Amino acid sequence: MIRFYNTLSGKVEPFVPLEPGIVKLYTCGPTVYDFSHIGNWRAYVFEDLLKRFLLFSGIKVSHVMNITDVDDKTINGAHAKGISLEEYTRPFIEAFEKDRDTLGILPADHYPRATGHIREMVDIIKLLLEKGFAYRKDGSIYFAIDKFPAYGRLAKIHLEDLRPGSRGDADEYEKENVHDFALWKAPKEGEPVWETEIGPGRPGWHVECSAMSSKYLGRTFDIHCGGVDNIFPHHENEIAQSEAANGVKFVNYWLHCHHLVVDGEKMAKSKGNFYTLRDVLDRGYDPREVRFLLLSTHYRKMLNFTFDALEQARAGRNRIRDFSFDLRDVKRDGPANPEVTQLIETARAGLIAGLEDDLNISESLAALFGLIKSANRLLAQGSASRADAGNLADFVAMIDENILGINPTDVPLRVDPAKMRSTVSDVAIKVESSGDLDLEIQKRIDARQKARAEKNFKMADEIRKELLDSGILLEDTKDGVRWKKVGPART
RNA sequence: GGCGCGGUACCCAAGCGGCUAAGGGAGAGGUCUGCAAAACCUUUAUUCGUCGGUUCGAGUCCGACCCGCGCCUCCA
Repeated sequence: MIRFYNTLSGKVEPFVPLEPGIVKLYTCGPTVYDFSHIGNWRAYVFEDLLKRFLLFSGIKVSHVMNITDVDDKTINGAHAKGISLEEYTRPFIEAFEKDRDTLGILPADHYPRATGHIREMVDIIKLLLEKGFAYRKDGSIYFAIDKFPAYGRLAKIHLEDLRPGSRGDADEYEKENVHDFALWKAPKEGEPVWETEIGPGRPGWHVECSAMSSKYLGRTFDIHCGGVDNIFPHHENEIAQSEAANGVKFVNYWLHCHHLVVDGEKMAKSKGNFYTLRDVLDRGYDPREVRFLLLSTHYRKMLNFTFDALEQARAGRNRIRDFSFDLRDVKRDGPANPEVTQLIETARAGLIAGLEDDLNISESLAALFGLIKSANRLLAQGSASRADAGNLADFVAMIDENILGINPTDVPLRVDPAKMRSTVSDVAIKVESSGDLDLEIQKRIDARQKARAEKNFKMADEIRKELLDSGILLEDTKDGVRWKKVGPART
């Protein structure tokens, strides 16, 4: 039984999809006025975990993520550069897609863009005008929230408790009620304009999600995700628009992930603690280490991003990685040890139990680490055969491919050390290529082995150091030397 | 002011009424090793922000208080 915390009810509830075996999922995507920062990625990684777990549970997922490519920021950005909105947003959309892949996030089925769905938005606005939920004022159209009694239910906000906006409406549009929000904004100097049935102008921010979600997922769908900061007003407004227009419930389950802060403080460019994914990778971290960090704190808990935490994530991921790696060295023949089989089943059950409980990843990881510890013990005392090692490796790989996505078997390293400073996804480990680099490393290892055999430990250590400096760590085992990639030392 | 979140070992982090308080990192000692590394073994919370209360029994429920943080129309 899968259970999720539903913001709407404020409780953990059993999850029951509208249609058995299929989940319709809408997740708030990026506003493409800049590179996504690690806080955005925290949300996307959480959503990826959610989606992967649903898929793993045998449920089909129909996933839609919007791309907001028209709003105040994109308009201002394009205007400042003197280029079109499309020209301005394109590189950020491309960067988003690249970074998403770098982090091992499964792509959604649809990435509808706001600018491509003006017609659908207009349709909703027309409906709202007809039904009396919206009104025109000076060329703009607003949603009248006092016409929608359920307003505030998601955010648990009562209108009378809201502080009147003291800083006023930046756009200087006139509204009947300060809490009303724009569905359609009147044409303005320097802004893109669409000529539509409801008049010229451009869409407000919230309406795109109502329009695009209903187009791709239907008027009522299962899960809507986003960051906690979207609860109010964005998601509250979406509910109002959609339910007022369609007359049916909009979303059954609202899942919101908490913020990521940096060094205990909210990220802000002015504080100098603002990081994009690229900023972090530039420091020499593997994207999957970043993913592991973002993944390993429960989504409803604030995540404090620090480089120390990233180091810890690296170490934790390395433990899984080293375990996978060690399994390759098991040479003993023989039948599978029932004890190992049992350990795997226990771990599987623990992993699933954790995720079923509102994506309690800590419990799941504890189950995985528990398996690693127990299996290592059996391995060390020679009670596990090659068959066991194979089963263990398969299990870890299966869990990683389906759930974690941290790619623990990225070893052996085939990465050009120079590329480790790269800013983009070229950093991603290319596992089965670069035979030349392999050969080069093997030659150095052979040279070191020769030196060791001659008791020339000085030279042996020099070669080891030299390889380490280029990201190759050597380990001497009973069965010979093995090597693996390590991240550059922390700077 | 309204709504909400968090305070568990050196760090991160589960547990949310009942066996000896998961797990990861870091540290210490040991095994292995030419030395490292990895792995294994041992070890690190009579205690869960503080003070009261409920209970046979409380990090776990209730109340008050002290810290830290978020949202209240830019924001994942």
